Amino acid sequence: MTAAKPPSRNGVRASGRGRPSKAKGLDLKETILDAAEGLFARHGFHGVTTRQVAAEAGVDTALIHYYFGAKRELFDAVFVRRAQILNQVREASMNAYVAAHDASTMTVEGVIEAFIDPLLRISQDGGPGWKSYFALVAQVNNTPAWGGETMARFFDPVVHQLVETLKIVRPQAEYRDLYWCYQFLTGSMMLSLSETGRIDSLSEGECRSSDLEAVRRRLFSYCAAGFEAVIAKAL
Amino acid sequence: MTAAKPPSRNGVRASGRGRPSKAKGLDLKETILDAAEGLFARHGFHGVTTRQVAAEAGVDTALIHYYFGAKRELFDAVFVRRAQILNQVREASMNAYVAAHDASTMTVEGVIEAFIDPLLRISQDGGPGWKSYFALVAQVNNTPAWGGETMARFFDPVVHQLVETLKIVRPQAEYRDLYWCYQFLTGSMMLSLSETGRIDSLSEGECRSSDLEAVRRRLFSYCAAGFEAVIAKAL
DNA sequence: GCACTTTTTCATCAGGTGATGAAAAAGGAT
DNA sequence: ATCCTTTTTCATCACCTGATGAAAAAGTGC
Repeated sequence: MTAAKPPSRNGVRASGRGRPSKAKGLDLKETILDAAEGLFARHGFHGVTTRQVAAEAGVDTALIHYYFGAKRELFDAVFVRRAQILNQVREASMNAYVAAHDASTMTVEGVIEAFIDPLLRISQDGGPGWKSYFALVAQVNNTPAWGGETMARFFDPVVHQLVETLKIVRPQAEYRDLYWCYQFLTGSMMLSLSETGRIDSLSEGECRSSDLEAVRRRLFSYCAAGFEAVIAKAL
Repeated sequence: MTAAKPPSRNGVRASGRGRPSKAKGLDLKETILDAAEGLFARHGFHGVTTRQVAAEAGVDTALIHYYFGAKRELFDAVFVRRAQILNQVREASMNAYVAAHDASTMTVEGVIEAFIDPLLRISQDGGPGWKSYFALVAQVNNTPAWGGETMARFFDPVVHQLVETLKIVRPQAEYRDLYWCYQFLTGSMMLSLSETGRIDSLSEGECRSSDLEAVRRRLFSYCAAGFEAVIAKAL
């Protein structure tokens, strides 16, 4: 990084002399992120080369390093881009649920739905990039080497919000149990969101991975019943 | 593969003249598989080089190709080694459950326990390699590119056995619902078995990934309640 | 000791990897 | 037009990748 300083990687322009730059560069940046997202989602971090990303995005290899630095920084940029949106949407959804109810009308299933539904919605309606993104997150979630820290860094707050909200509905529940149940929930949810195609062949066509409406009809009540059973058993 | 023919990769000796070979070679083969298993589990297929595997196993790089051929074949060998054991154990466990009950005393939770418990048991008591192996399977399970086919090839039969056994307990349940619930179950189970450490930091020490006893106390009833809720809702 | 097979090592190849520095092109203000 | 900055391309480096052929070593029956 000695040639020409990259555009101050935090997003704020260096503002030397040239104007904020006509967004042509930003478009290209997004194009690179989209290409990287799709490839990383399918093949994982180590299964993708910067040259493949460049080819997919239709840019020169060096441009990737110009904008993002090292390959790992590119990956992080892909990860963080939608994580921020996701956290905003989920936090808003859970806040809205709490605001619309008081403690007597809140249910475990309602809280869980407020937690999961935004993800299903955005995967269905938010554009094609989101499916790749969820596959990516599912992969990171199951990566022992560095997945845990990455997930924690971005998604711990919203999970704590879920747990605290559930504590309102079931004050007698123990944190231990709620965290374990969350782990079960996130395993189911991530696998369903990543649409691996496994259930398609397994069920010989009865179920389709891409049918998130079918997931919605079942996952909320499945998880809610699971939470209730674990909480009840502990008492 | 032109120098000296490798030992007929299916396990049966070519039996030309030399005797079955004093198991020294087989020990080394297992050593390589163990090294590869641990590395693949931590870093994924593309995150590991044959040279790393060789170094970890303390053998020459060429020896890996001599025994296993291409890198991908090594991975498959790692995968298949314990998959066979796993399928035997699980099939036996479910058969034993069915044999010990008749239709009136079988429960959804009992069947699910017969399906999951062998994995928890073997992870706890079967030796250290199993933890790596489950992390590996969890990763493959969440790999869109080729994970689906790999999982199907090895694990479809035992899943069909689970579904058919559940059909005995709940004859009115639809296959659709059972397959979706299985997907939820396997997501929870695989994440718990792979011990990513995420729940440790998330719960600030309240829960430990390695505490499979805690998983056992919760996962069976969680999943069983989920199945029951989904089945009941569909009726 | 000797013929023969299997196992292990050594040296090496052709191609791909992430990354960089320097030059060229494009954009914008005066 | 011209200066200055930002963006994009080009050529290249040092290193690593999976894989292989040939030679050496070890094992085995006679």
